[in-house]
Amino acid sequence: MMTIRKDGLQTQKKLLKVAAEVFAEKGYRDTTVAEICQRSGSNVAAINYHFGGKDSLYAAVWKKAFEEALAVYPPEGHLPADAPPAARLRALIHSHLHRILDHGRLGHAGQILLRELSCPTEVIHQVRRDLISPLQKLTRGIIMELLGPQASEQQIGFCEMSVIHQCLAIGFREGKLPAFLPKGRPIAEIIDALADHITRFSLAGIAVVQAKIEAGGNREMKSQI
Amino acid sequence: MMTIRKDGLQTQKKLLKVAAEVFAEKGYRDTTVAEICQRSGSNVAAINYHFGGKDSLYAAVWKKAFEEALAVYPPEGHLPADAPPAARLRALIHSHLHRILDHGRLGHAGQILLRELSCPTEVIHQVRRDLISPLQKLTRGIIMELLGPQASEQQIGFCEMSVIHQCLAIGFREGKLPAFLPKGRPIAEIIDALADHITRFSLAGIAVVQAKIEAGGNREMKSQI
Amino acid sequence: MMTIRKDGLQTQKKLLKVAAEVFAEKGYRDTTVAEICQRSGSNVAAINYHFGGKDSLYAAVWKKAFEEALAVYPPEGHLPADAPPAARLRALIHSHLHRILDHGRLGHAGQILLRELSCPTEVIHQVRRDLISPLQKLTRGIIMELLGPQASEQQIGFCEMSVIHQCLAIGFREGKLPAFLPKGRPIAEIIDALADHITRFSLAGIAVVQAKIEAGGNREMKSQI
Amino acid sequence: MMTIRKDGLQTQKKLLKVAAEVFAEKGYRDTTVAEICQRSGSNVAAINYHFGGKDSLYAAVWKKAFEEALAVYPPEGHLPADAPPAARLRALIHSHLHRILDHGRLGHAGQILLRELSCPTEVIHQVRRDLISPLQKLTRGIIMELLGPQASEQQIGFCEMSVIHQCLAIGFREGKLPAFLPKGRPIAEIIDALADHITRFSLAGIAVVQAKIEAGGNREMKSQI
DNA sequence: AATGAATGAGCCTTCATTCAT
DNA sequence: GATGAATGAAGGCTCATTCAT
Repeated sequence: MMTIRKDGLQTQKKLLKVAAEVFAEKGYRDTTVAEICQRSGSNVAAINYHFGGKDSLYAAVWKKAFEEALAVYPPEGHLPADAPPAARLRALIHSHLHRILDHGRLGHAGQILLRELSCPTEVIHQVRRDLISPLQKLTRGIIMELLGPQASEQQIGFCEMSVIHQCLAIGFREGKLPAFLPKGRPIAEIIDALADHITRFSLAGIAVVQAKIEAGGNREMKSQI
Repeated sequence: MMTIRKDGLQTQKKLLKVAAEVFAEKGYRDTTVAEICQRSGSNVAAINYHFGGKDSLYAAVWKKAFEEALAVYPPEGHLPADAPPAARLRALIHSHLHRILDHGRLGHAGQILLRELSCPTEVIHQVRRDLISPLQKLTRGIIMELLGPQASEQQIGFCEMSVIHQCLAIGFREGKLPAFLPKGRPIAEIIDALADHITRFSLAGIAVVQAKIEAGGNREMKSQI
Repeated sequence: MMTIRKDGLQTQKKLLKVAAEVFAEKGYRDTTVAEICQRSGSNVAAINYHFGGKDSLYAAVWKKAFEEALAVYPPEGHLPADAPPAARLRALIHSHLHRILDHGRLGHAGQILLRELSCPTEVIHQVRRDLISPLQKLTRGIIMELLGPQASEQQIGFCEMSVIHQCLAIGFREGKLPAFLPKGRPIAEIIDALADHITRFSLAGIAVVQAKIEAGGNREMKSQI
Repeated sequence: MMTIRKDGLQTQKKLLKVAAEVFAEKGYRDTTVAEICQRSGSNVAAINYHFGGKDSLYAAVWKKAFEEALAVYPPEGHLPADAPPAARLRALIHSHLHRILDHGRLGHAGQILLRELSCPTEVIHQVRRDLISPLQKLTRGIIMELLGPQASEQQIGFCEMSVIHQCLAIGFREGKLPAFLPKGRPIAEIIDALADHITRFSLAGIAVVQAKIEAGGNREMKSQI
């Protein structure tokens, strides 16, 4: 049977793109290689041929999605490294939200990331460490700056959690935005408003923790460790 | 094979309990009825006999888990309805965390809930609405009290999100607690510490939003709603 | 649990009645004991308890249906044994049709019979012989009378087939009567009309075979046997 | 296990052939895909791959069997359209019988057809209409010619039934020919003899109905139609 | 390089039957 | 006598993967 000999690289790219969509839509387990191939106009064997298997394809999709997300929205925006920590926190949050909500430009990085966080797949554990940890480190650094050198590990950890979780959990409802957000506005505007809120909210939270530290009462649970 | 002919209700309970564990551990898709039955010491057909199928079992597990969680940890603890909103917020957060983290007593309500939020299953959509909405309403009420009557829908929504997401996303990593938390302490103590932090952090965040409202600057994006 | 202790015999009868309905409706294989028991208001184990198994129940249903059919519509009606053969043929045909078409009074003898003829079940082979053979013998006898002593085995067989098949195949369409029959008339009237036609048609057919015999040409295929 | 990678079409054909045999032998419900695949030397998944499921395979088998039957034995044989109706009736009957009895050449068209008529399967209802109706129309046309323009709907219908039922019911006993037929003769010869009988028998039957019409007594049940 | 036919392990479900009560 | 919980064999189907071409 005569078949059109595509570029090979093109097939691979198409596969990767479609796979990102389907994985994001249905999750790893509910996605079938058959569907990906069909939607890509490829053969059922294409995935095994090009990627070696469903697992590897998933890893590839994930890696690519995350890297792209980082490329388009660098963790601290385009701020100079010596910008004030509050500004850098805002940039970080802003970039987080973009990754999670801006599907149009990023494929489905955010959704896949979110899914991974709550339903981790065996295959991805390593990738996860490699890519997420740096981000956490950045956040942590900024928070440490804000809390000052007296902060305990636990206090830093708590604040880090508070900030990151506010960003991550946004994507919970399959990308459907909460009802109280204005419909029909460009996504960038919504992200801006969200980032403003989370930054303001978090800075206040961090400030109150820091105030407590300054007050000298920093001994909570410490004696118990 | 020797089998004890139990009361039937006992088998059903065992099945429900084991199913909760396995579903929480592996998610709906990766859970096999075979494993549940095996771990329960029942026959493969037991699930279909008692529940009608994997789907219905899942729904049953979910419902039970959530109801139990609510029963053991009522949303506002045991506070009187006229307690100050800050105290009620603390109780609410505390109860949330209990539901999510206290596996020992609750089966796996928290994990299952969390999984559902990020990887929703068809079967569960209705239950989801029935059980989660009331909780959101409570949270919302408290936040409205704290922000005052001037607060916009959006401001209320944002604060609600900040609070709830800090609680929900805790359970992300399959129940493994973050490294910075002291190991070996009773879970109740850890939950207390977490609840303290989230409450303090959130009250500060809410306060800063409320301050902004009082300052009269409450016009953000309002014209567009 | 308190249960109403029925007569035992009553349960058995109900079971037999319902089973006849379901078997006739769905056939042996597609009928489940569960459905029969449910429709009978009995326990799943009732069939095994009262009849020993699905097989035996089926046999019992069949036997009863056929016997009832014979009781209500004796093969040759109520004609004296020395009535002219044409009249006895008419009575035979009439009784056949009744058994097959008159569901109201006979349970579903006809449908079950028909099903058995085309989709024979292992269990029933013996019963089949015991009950159907006598009927065939009767038909055969009448036809032999009509054809005269010169008739060959084959000619008798052919005519017998022609007559019986016209009656049996009536029930093909799940009891739905052909469109050309008048709707809304009592079934007895329709059966009368059908019996009239088949009798007239068959007598003519038999006559022409008999004429051929008389003409002396009775050697067809005989040399080949 | 060594497997020959055939053309795919070959496997499909084999599957279709074997399926026809098994379905004819055991009926839809009692046939297992496992058996079909085993007998075909294929994998259990082959049926789903090539046909989509047991249902579709059954439909395919049925369609093919019937079409082949029609192709090999055209309804009116190879008679010119203006042949006398008696000759065309004979050809029609002859072709019917061939379809039902000649397993060797036709797969199992006849048996499957017969089974369908008495134990209709959901899947097949449409196909049934498409393929059987034309045949009935042909038969009807010939009978109308023979009866003349005065014949009532009911008279036509009755005669049609008589003719067709004599042919169809032949196949009742799983293809085992009645005992009175000569054993060991080629099937074609037997079919010829049967066709001769049924034609002669039916022409006589039709003639007597037609005589009744001519005699002017054509009023039976007419007022009720 | 790429295809699509073929595979087999595994899953959920159905169902007649058994058994303790 | 009668129940309903429990069983296990079997069936149809899905799906990632392999293999010959």
